[in-house]
Formats: sequence, structure tokens, C-alpha cells
Amino acid sequence: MSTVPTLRIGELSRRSGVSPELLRAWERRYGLLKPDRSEGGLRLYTEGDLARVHAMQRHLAAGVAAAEAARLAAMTAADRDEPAAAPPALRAELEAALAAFDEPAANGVLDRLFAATTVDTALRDVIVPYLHELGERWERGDASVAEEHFASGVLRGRLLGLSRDWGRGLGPSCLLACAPGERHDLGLVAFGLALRTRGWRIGYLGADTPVESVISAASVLAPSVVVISSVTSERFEANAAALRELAAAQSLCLGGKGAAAANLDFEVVRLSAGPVEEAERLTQWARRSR
Amino acid sequence: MSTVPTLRIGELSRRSGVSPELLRAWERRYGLLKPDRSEGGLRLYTEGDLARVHAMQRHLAAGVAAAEAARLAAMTAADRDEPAAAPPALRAELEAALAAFDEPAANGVLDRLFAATTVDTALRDVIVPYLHELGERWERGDASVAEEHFASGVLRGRLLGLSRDWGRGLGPSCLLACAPGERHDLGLVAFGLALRTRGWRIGYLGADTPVESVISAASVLAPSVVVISSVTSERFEANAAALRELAAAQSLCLGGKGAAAANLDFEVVRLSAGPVEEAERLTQWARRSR
DNA sequence: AAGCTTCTGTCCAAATTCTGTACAATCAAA
DNA sequence: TTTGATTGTACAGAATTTGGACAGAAGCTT
Repeated sequence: MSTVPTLRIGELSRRSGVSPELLRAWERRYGLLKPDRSEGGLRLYTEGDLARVHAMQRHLAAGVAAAEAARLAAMTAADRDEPAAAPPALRAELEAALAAFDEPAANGVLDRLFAATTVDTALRDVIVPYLHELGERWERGDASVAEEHFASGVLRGRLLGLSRDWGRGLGPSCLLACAPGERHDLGLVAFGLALRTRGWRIGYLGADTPVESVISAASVLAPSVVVISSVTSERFEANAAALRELAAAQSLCLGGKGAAAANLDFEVVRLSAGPVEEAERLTQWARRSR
Repeated sequence: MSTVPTLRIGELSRRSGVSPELLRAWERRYGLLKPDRSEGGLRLYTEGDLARVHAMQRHLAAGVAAAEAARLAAMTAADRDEPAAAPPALRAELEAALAAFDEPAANGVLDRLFAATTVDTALRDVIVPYLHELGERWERGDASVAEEHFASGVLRGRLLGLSRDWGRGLGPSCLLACAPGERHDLGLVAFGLALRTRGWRIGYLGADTPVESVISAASVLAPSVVVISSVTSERFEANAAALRELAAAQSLCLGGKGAAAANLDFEVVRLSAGPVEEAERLTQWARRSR
């Protein structure tokens, strides 16, 4: 539900009929909205915030006290962020189709998924969990290499299709690469897509990228942030020296499951939760520190 | 980018209704436009720039703050209206865009390419030659790893986009995989697309696939032909035993540059010319042996 | 060369928004 | 009735955003 924050308080007031003073009061007293800020500190709201204000107004009109109404409005918004029926069923269908090497069926499921929900939700509730589970089955020996290859191919095609023109725009830019030797790139692509919906420009180098190559690409693209991803911490530790050098020159983050456990002798931001969650976190951080 | 840069600021102002001062302010403050310059330094705009200004105006009219409107306008890819150009020129443009890590520009070139010609021609005259040359530059040390990764990512996204539903249909089916250890999958994807235009059904396992995985996938999909690809002959030779076994059970072809030179102790069809040419050859063969 | 346009750089002013505090009306409980 | 919390509103003074203006130099057209 999160779109790019664009509306200032006056416009939100005009669209909702709630005075700017009251909007600020609701934010201060109940935390109803948590708008991003412009460089100069002006509040920037999303369409989703407008929906939340409308919910607040409905509850007020029904006679609910303001504090309660705010709580309810926040609840309904949270509900909407996790749409109910579709995703779990779709995830099972997707899994069945891919296990049967049935590419058209898998694409049909993905069609319905993307038609019914946002990229964020599709990634968070279906694709990433599916990849997670595939990885676990793989570790247990329950998934064949063939299945893993086939599924990766289908999903990579769809996700890269969505990545179309993700390098375009004016937002902060992020250079993405997998650590040397790392071949699991789909989580990184998902992360890139989640960043894209938040207004970022993406530069993508893909699987198994030497750190020097990241450095050389960064010198051309001058990204706001560089993110290097790996599922195992060893790939970070084996390149600690080069990574430290990169961290000195660039704003660097490490991502993927391996980021949390990596034992490194320098400070670095680690993004080891889900792609969508970390994209949100990185976006907040970028807004604060620009 | 989009048309020949020809409009000066006054003309752009007249067509958009935005004052020259404001156009310059938008450029300076938000980077909305990045016009080329005449020899004397005058700004020269394209039709695409006009579209971008119009997008900016739409967002402003919707009440979005100017800074955010510029961001949105730059994210929209409304500016594409390109004159058709000959493949050789497009190949050079593609190379330049990818060398500069300019993904939107590369996609613009590919858009024009696929709009102006068939998949076959695009693959044969632009994509495959480009990959060829990238490989040669890489061997000479003239292409950076970063460039190779970035270019692969962009092209993989486009080609896999075209691969949509290539497993559907009634024609002969072909299972594709790269040999174990082989990472260059784009030629194989191109081959799959060329087969697809000739009516084949494609099952795709992608890079670095163990031969046993190919066998297990083949047992599910029961393809008419299995094609395994590698750019070096060693990857075939190292798996000779497994390949012979596979060749006994399945109609097998070896593809890629490594297929011609591979020293093997059993008979196997080798497809080592270009993807499009070999797709044609394989299709003829399938017709005859049916 | 004349006349128009465009260049860069700087300044300005109106509108909007910011934070923080204050205040009146309402309402439930003491 | 009194008391205190809740809630919508108001305002002051500073800061931000944004469109516009202008000067002097330089490019472009005829």
C-alpha cells in the first residue's frame, strides 16, 4: 500500500477536509500518521495516509472517541497491508506448478498474484516465502537441483521483467551486487524491486561479482548506497579487506542472511531481514540522512 | 535518448506553457531535464523532454509538491518515440549504453530493436554479435567484470521477458541447460527463443546444471530433445560418462562454442554455430525424423 | 552589425509549513 | 458542582519551498 510520499500537509488537508493543525495534532497525540520528511523538514504523505485519515473520519462520524478512532484507523490500515485470502493459496499453487516443471501454470499464478496485489505484497507474502521454503527443502534434500534451477529461471524472468527501467529517475540510487561466489540473486532482485517502488534508482550487477567490479561500477554510477548480498557470512569474511576499503569510500550495506552473522573488523550497516522490510528501513534511513 | 535534440528553451516554453526561467529552475533544483547543449552552450531539448514536462505539470495539477512531482515525472518512462534505426547502429548504441551503465538507455535501444524487427533478427544481428564482442573484449581485458555483469543483467531481463510461456503449446519440446560449471546462459536463452519462434516448447534449467538434474527434469518433461550448452569443451569432457548415459536415454545435443571441440567417445549432435542458425537446423532435423 | 534569444548567477517575495505553546469547549468522574 | 482529561483550534515567529525578476555576458539569425 505504500506509494511514494509526495503530498504535503496542505494537499492532504484539502483532500481530506481535515485542517493541517488537526492533522499534526493527530500525529503528535496518537501517531496516526508517520509521514516522511522533505529535505527541509516538511511532511510528505502518501495516498495510503489519505486512506488512513478517511478511516479516522469514518470512525469519528460513528461516534468513536478520537483516541480510539485513531487506534482503529491504524488497525484497518494494517489489515489492508496484509490482504487475506489470496496470497497463501497462491503460494501453494505456485509451489505445485514449479515442482511439476509447469511454466505456463506458474506464470498463470504469478499473473493472478500481480494482478491482485502490489509488488510489495507479492514479494513479501508469496515470492520471498516461497524462496525461503525452497531453500529449506533444498537443505533437507527434499527439493531437487532441477526443481531449484527451473523455479529460479521462471521467477528470475518475471522479476527481471518488473525491473524494467529501474535505473531511471531522480531518487537516491542504489548499486546492487552479490558477493563474490554468491549465486543466489533472486533475493537481491526482490530487494531492488522493493526499493524501486519507494522511488530509488537501481543499478544491478547480479550474482558473483568481484568487489573490485563493484568499486569500478560505483565510480561510474556514483550511487547513494552500495548493497552487497550473500546468504553465507563466509563470502563477506573472505573479502573483508576489499569490503572495508569499499566501506571507506562509499555508503555500504551488507544484505542477505549472511550479513547478520558475518564477523568483520569494521562497522557496516547490515540488512538481514526480508527484502521488503529492509528496503523500507533503508529508505527511512536515506531520508533522514540526506 | 529520444529524437534529435533540437528544441531551444523558448520553443519548449511555448509548447509546454512553462516559462524559460522555471524550466531552468526545475533543471537546476530537481534535475528534471538534462538537455544537450549547442556548441555555444544553448540548451537543446527533445520531444521526450516535452513529455516529461507535461508529466511534471500533471503531477503539479494533482497537488503534488514540485520536488516530488519532478521525481515522479522522471520515473515515468513516457518519453519514447524513436525513429527506426538500422541494426548495426543499434548495436553500437546498445554497446555504448551498457558500457555507461545506463539501463534506461539500453532498454530504449532494445525497445526500438524489438519494435523494428523480428526476434530472430534481433538475436542474430544485434544481441548475439554484441555478446560475442563483449566476450572478446573481456578476453582481451578491454571489458570490465562490472560491465559484463551489468550488461548480462539487463539482457537477461529482456530475453527472459520474451521467454514468457515458452513452455506452453503443442510443438516438439526441448529441455535446455548449461553444463555443470557453465555460467554463460544468455546464448542458451537466445537459442530457446529462436526455437520458440519455430513452434517448440521450451523447458529451461539455466546455468550450471548437474547432468543428473537434467536427467531428473527430463523424466518429468519427456522432451523431444535435450540440449546442453557450454562455451568450453572441458565442461563436456569432464562429464562425458554422465552425458553418454543421457545420450543413450534421450535425444541429446550439445551446444555452444565448446560443443565443436569437445573430445568425446560417443556420437552426439553438436550445435556450435549461432543460436538462430542452430535453432533452424534443429527444427529441420526434428521435421525429418518425425 | 542589429536585434532577439539564451546564458549564469543572484536576489526576492508570496505561500506554505514548521515547532511550540496556549486556549476554549466538551465530557466523564469525583 | 468541581476537577481533570480530551480534543479541536489558534497564533507567533522561524524556516522552507517555489515561482519569478534582473543584470551583464554571450550565442544566434538575418
